[in-house]
Amino acid sequence: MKDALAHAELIAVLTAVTNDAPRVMTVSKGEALPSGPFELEHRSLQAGLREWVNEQTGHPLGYLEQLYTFADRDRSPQDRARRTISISYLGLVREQAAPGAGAPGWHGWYEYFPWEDHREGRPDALAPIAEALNAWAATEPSRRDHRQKRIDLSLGLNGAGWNEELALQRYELMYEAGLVTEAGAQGVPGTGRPMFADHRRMLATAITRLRAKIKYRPVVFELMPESFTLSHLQRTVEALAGLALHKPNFRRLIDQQELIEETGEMSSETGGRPAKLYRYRRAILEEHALSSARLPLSRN
Amino acid sequence: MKDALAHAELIAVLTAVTNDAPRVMTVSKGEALPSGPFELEHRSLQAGLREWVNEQTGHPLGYLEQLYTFADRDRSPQDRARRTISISYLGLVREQAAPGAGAPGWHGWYEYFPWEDHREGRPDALAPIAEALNAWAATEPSRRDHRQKRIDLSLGLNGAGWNEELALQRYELMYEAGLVTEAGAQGVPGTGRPMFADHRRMLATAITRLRAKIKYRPVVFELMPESFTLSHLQRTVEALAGLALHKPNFRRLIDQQELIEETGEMSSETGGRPAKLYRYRRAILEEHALSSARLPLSRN
DNA sequence: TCCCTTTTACTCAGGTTGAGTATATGTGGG
DNA sequence: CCCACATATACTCAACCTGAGTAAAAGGGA
Repeated sequence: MKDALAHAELIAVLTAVTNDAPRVMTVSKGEALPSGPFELEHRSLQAGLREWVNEQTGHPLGYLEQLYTFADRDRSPQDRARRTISISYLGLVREQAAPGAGAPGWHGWYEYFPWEDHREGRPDALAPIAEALNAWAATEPSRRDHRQKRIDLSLGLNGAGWNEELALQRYELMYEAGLVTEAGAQGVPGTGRPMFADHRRMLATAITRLRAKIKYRPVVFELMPESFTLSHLQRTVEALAGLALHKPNFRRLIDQQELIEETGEMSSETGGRPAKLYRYRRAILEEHALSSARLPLSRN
Repeated sequence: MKDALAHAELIAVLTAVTNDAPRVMTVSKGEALPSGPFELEHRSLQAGLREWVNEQTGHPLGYLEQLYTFADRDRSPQDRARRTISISYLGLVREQAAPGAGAPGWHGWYEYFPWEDHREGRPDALAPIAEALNAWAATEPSRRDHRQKRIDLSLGLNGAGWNEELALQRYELMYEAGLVTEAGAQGVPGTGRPMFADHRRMLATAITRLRAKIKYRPVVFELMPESFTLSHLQRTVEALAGLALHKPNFRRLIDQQELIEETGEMSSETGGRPAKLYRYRRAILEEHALSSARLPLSRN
């Protein structure tokens, strides 16, 4: 086995939901994800990441999951003499105490992916993107049909429905078509805010992973405060999925699974009938870490 | 960012199914997974792995998916001055032309995990394992309940059903309890054949990932020959899942999804009514790479 | 007091899933 | 030559799940 030394870097996609907006922790004014080197004294990759996130941000880090390991030569502006291996992690952080418009470092997912938020119907950003992609498909007649099918399925065109889990595929498609700034493009309108190197790709990976995961594992609760109302829980899920959910079905599913219990308290925040407060049944944690925790889909 | 150089190594879990037995490609007489260094000239991690698998084994490699990146200090016998980062991949290989009992290098999954094969009911290997785990749970009274719940859920004890997707969790549990040889134990009977370093953990990761994936993405076809019967397809899925499936329901689900089409040929291999031969509808590939491809569960 | 808003509760049709049973069509032995 | 045998294929049925809609309850404010 030949010697093959590489620079190892840990990248964190830390996510929280505040005021029904999913946010990601950033550095450099929102242009990059926080990262740090993997060092010799770290016990494991995960432990290494935990350490310096704790050190640098002080945020208690609940859930942590490995996302992906990248080392593509052509996607980051590194020197060619030495390779960098980037190991990315998805971390979930509890909502901070309502930091107004936005605490320094936290930015909304949908600044970077305006086309991913379908809570109020199809966003306007999708039209110019679809148009640009279609034009790209037409440039190469031999692959045209194949490309067109990918576009239609990814964006939910021509009879295909919108699938919120395809966030990464959509970004990769736009990258391939040269629509995003990271791919060297001019920046087609509506293609969102760019990030350093392939950090936006990692965020897209995180979004896709999380949107898939909330459907079968109770990870949402890592983002919720101690006690919450059912509507609050639903709005948090909707924020992550970028979809509006059917209220009665959401509630039915939640209490079928017996994941939460009433605290006895009530909340009377927004005008209307006061809502019961609930808490996550921590005692049941590992049990549900194994079994499922599905969520209702669609509506809109 | 401090300099943090590490040795980067690519590890492949190559899987094929031959004669209804899922196999993994190994080196060192079945004691290790094939691996190679990640080199400067590789375009990406995936490209690097493809290259040397092709070079060393000559096996055409269809599906390839990143599994996990490890760098645990306490789980591999490395020198402490320099770290090794192991990036593992799951690769699916088409069944080789019936290599009798076993071509050199290929070993059955269930040599390493005898307790994972439930096609003919609960394997005998589970009883001593459950016993040893229960004893381990009892050693620490404070964590006893917690541990017992984990054991029951993982092994399908005390009312919980067997969940084939928990292969990794079961192995990790046994590792934690010190039952497997890799954890420095004597080797409790029925705990399967050990492997070098944490290679068996990677195989367990691959099994878990693949067992989950076949339920919602048509990856099985990467393991099938050009044409096959429905029974053959079912037996392949059963081999991977380690479960017996309900035949009528399996067939119903398969043709509901229109993943395959008749070739027009028939097969009359085993005594009985000849079966129609089918082929996977490649044309539809990307379409189904996106949508779902569920499989029926249970039956025993 | 009445209207508005939000929570909570109930209903219903269609589809999916698990499970069982029956019929077709070959092979090979007597 | 025909009859068991083995497997493939087809059909049925009840329980459950899911999407979708409607109605009643409970506060706040004009």
